Amino acid sequence: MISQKARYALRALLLLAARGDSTPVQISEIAQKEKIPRKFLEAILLELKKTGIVRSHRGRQGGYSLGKPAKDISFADVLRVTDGPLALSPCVSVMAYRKCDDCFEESVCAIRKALLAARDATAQILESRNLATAAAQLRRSGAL
Amino acid sequence: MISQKARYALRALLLLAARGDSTPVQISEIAQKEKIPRKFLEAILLELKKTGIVRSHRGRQGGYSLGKPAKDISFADVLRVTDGPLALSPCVSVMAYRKCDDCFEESVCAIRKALLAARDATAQILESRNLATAAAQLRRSGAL
DNA sequence: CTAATCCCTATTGACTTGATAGGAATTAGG
DNA sequence: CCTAATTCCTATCAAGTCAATAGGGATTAG
Repeated sequence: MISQKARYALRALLLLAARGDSTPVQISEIAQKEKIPRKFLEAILLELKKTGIVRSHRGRQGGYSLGKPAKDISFADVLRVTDGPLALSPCVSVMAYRKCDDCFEESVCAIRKALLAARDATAQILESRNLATAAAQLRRSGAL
Repeated sequence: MISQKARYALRALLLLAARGDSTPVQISEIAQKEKIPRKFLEAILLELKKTGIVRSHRGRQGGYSLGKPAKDISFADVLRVTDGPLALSPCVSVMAYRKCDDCFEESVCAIRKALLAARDATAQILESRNLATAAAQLRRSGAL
């Protein structure tokens, strides 16, 4: 299951992606429109900023906007920031590989083989879905 | 990431599947061979028993054996017992559906669409891999 | 200069995870 | 029938994670 943090992040980003222009939107506005606790959202956006997913503008009339084109921000990118690796085991993670603590011989592990296939399948989906495709879906559904 | 409990469960089950016969194996033997804390394994096997994945034999000369043919126990079955639903969100879970707490309109949710595709991809893999295919891989690798 | 805004660190309560403890219930074998 | 071996059950624990909150510092438009 993804965390609440991930949900909030995706909702906030989708709101930014849905606005055509790139003028900054304030935390409080996002929080209010998406019903996200203000201070929590603040922390989330800060993290997203560190990885370049959003850009911030400080001071009066400040706020947040996407850090790159919506089509270049995949669901996988966002989930990796909020929830860590997509993989079901560190030993099959591409972005954050680590040997399992008590692994006998990785190349022979039957559990690993299954988890690797699962990771590849999930990553393939979550890397192909991005904020642009998601926003387009919303527009098509008449939700915007 | 899967839990430590899931790892232990899979290892224990794989040990049972690898033995051709269905004579019961004692907790202590599994614990020792797979380096799993004995008491923790006890609790895990008990849970697996409740769902029919393993069968137990009490008293002297007791122990555990698979509750059904190895080919009928998928990785998905095991992970569902130890770690809950495979889905990344309750709203896309087939086995344990639940509406997201703050969902506006499910049919329009762009986040849901992506998570649904991800669930289908993962489930497709984890339901096709089972204890028999895994044990066969081990045999082929010469690990048995 | 000042008010609005993002930035940063710390803290909190509830829950989950991994593990341990102790003993009750059951059963094979003598 | 007795006993030793085994599973079954409940309770407990420490450490970690999650979701949220608090307070104030840094920055900037007007």
